[in-house]
Amino acid sequence: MEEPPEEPSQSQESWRDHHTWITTQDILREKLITEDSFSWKLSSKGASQGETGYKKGEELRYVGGVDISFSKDDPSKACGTLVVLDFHTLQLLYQDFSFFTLQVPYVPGFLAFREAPVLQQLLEKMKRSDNPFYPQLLMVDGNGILHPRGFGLACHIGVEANLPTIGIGKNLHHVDGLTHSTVRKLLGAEENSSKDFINLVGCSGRIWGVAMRSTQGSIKPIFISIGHMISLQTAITIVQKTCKFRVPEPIRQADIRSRDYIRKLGMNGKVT
DNA sequence: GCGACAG
DNA sequence: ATCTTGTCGC
Repeated sequence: MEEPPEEPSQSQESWRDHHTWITTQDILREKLITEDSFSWKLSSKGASQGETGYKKGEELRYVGGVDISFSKDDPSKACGTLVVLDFHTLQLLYQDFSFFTLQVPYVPGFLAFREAPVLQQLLEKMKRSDNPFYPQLLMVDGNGILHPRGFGLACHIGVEANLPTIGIGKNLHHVDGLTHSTVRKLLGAEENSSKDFINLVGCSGRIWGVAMRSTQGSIKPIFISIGHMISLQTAITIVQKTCKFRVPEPIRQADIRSRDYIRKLGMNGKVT
């Protein structure tokens, strides 16, 4: 018998790890809830600002956003960030950071095993301390069910934290025949020219999410998919209401502040 | 077989 | 993800 040639640089990530990861995703996916499942509600148009008799906590108010940014010097150094914004005013209510060293490589389809642990820790820390701003909904920088096995980062965090989540992708993850050109064709189609979002229908007929022109006149869409305990329709509504720019504010703020945190640590190479 | 592939 | 300043335009 021949010895399988060793790949020194690959010794950390064998196909075995992927198999374990797939099993984990398959198991967690059984707990996924793909419809609205929360106690709050979206305030009805016009009655949102004033106190109209709703009990506190019944309306959506605390929207979280998570992101991770990396040091350009040392790609294994990163900063996980959690922010919470007021759904109506989009003002920052809470922010927390966690600087850490990455142990797991990025492998397409397995982003959660690299990024979910830190983000979950940030959520857990907030919950343990009974912070009144603990998010009622979390927006995640990465996909939900728009994923090879229908279980992206947003689903992963949602299930493990038992929290409603929405996945926001800035690039399309090719799944079920969906490609860059597919989307371009759909967005450019005559009958869709006036719509601000289109369903991402794969070859199988399944709807994986939507591509949305979040800002008027923006060419490059964002990709919205459900994470956990929320319907696509509700997810779309919430994203639209939180978009001042292309990327919804909770994600955008987490991104900006995360970068800023790393920069202020002097991890950007500039020593001037 | 080759290429594609969230962050 | 990260590499990158100014610049053209609403």
